[in-house]
Amino acid sequence: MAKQNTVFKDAFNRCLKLLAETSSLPSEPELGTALGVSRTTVRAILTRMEELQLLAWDKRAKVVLRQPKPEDYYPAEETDSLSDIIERSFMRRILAGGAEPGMQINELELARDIGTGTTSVREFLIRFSRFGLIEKRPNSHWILKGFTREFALELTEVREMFELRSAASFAALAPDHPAWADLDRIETLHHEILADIDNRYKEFSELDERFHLLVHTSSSNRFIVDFYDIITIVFHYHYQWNKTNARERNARALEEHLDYIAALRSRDPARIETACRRHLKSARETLLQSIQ
Amino acid sequence: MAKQNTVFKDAFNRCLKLLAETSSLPSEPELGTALGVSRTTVRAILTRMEELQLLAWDKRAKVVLRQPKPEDYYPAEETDSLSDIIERSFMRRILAGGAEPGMQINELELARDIGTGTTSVREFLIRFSRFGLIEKRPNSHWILKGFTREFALELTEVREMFELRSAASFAALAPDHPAWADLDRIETLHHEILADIDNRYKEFSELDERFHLLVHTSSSNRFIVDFYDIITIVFHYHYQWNKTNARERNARALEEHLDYIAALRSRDPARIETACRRHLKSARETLLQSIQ
DNA sequence: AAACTGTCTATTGTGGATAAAAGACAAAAT
DNA sequence: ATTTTGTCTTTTATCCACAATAGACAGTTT
Repeated sequence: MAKQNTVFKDAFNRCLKLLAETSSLPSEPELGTALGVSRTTVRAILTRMEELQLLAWDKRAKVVLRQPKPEDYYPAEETDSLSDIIERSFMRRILAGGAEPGMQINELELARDIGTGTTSVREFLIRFSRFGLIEKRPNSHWILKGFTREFALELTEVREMFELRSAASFAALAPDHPAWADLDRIETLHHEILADIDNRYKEFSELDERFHLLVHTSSSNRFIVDFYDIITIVFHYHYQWNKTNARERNARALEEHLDYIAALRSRDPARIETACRRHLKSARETLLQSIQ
Repeated sequence: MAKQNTVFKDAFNRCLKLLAETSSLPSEPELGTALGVSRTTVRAILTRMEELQLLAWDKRAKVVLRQPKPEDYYPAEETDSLSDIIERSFMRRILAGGAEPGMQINELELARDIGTGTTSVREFLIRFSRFGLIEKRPNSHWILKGFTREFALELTEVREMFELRSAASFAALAPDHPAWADLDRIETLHHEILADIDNRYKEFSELDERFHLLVHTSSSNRFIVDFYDIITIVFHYHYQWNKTNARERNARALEEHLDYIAALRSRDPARIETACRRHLKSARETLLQSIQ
């Protein structure tokens, strides 16, 4: 099959939720904007809803006939884009399955393993190569450089340089800059999670990403912001497969964040640098610990 | 045609030069190593040389029969890899041909223009996207972000951070580290070019790349070294299409380099920082001037 | 007049096919 | 005992085809 209709299926599922909340759906362009898809896909969704007797559709009239049932939804496995599937599958192989540095990566084998064409695997590897974990031998295989101690040290070195600079420029943002409001919301969430840490410590990972991305974004430098993608992917997969002491680690990091946030709000460069350094140091230690 | 045999043609041309210098060629594996290709390609080369009556080949005996003539070589256009062709073609479009920021980039149109398949163009764009000049809309076109003043400022900001740090770590290299010998050779070349600047100023661009790459490499950080690719490609194409005052600019940069090299050799952190900053500042100004 | 729908075209994402190139292995030569 | 060669298999680089998706335009509705 040439292309999976995952965009359609995913948008259809999201549209079912919209449908559950009203008695009639809006115009096609409006739905397209709401779902982030083209009118072509919107019309495919409406057609399908008509088939399922969910909707009476005649030109502008889109009357909801009944509430969606669980079986109306497409299963979650079918809504993942191919590149997500490849990414997960690849990360599992190299992070979870003890892959040795120096190992060869074979496009064809990977594609057969995942059950997909070589083109998609190849494109994934090219995109992924910017993370510095693999390297291409032209006309030949890829080499896995490995999630090693050196990798973590190099990554955190750059991260610290970038974040210190971003934090400094955060303090220089105008008082009415929207980032301050974002910071407020993030701080509130920190307090909420800390108050119920035993049950909610798992929410830290996502909040951590949101906070640091906000700081990096204030650098207004695309290279700094883009670099944060590497941090994100490393920490994302890393947290998934290393859950020792997660509760304590996350509680400590949340406290450090609060200190860091207070420093940002003080706009005092020295205080910001101290708080930022302290947090980055412990983040680095956490990462290094889990590697060996 | 599935794949162009540019590897073969390029290696064949290089092998002709080896052949011109001896009366018999070495073993197949040895030739493979010398040319950086596999034995399969070496054997294709030997076969072709036999056809052209350049070589009498029987197992280990590879006796040179005559000197290569100009018409024995494959034309230079046929030895460029497809990705190089796409890169050049694309860079000409976006740097030379006044491409507006925000412009859409169309894979199919680009492919037709260059006379190649869409897959190769697509892979090029994915690889190229890490340079921050283009951005993908999923399921849709690419957007050209443009070689703008902001781009140059963001690029140089990171460059300066990275180079200052690399220069500092350069001073910390052991006295017998090979980088010091490389630095000597580079310094000598600077003096040679300066002594005959009117004729040789065009050699600066390549020397500049070599010098800064050497400095960046001493950081031992793959992210810092990889980032230098962006600098390289920007300056490479930039110099090609902006030749105003090249002689004066290059002479000045060479002097700055010599000062910078002397500072590195002094191992005095403060002096290194001063020299490095001064040179980076003027490099930034040169780049910015040429943008507007 | 502005927004919406019907219809049609163009482009992207992905699998499959194929020549070029890499590389494995055993037999042969030094 | 290495190294080299002959032969064969596997993988990569590239083109092409086609379904999914985006997007353009004219006619229709409010």
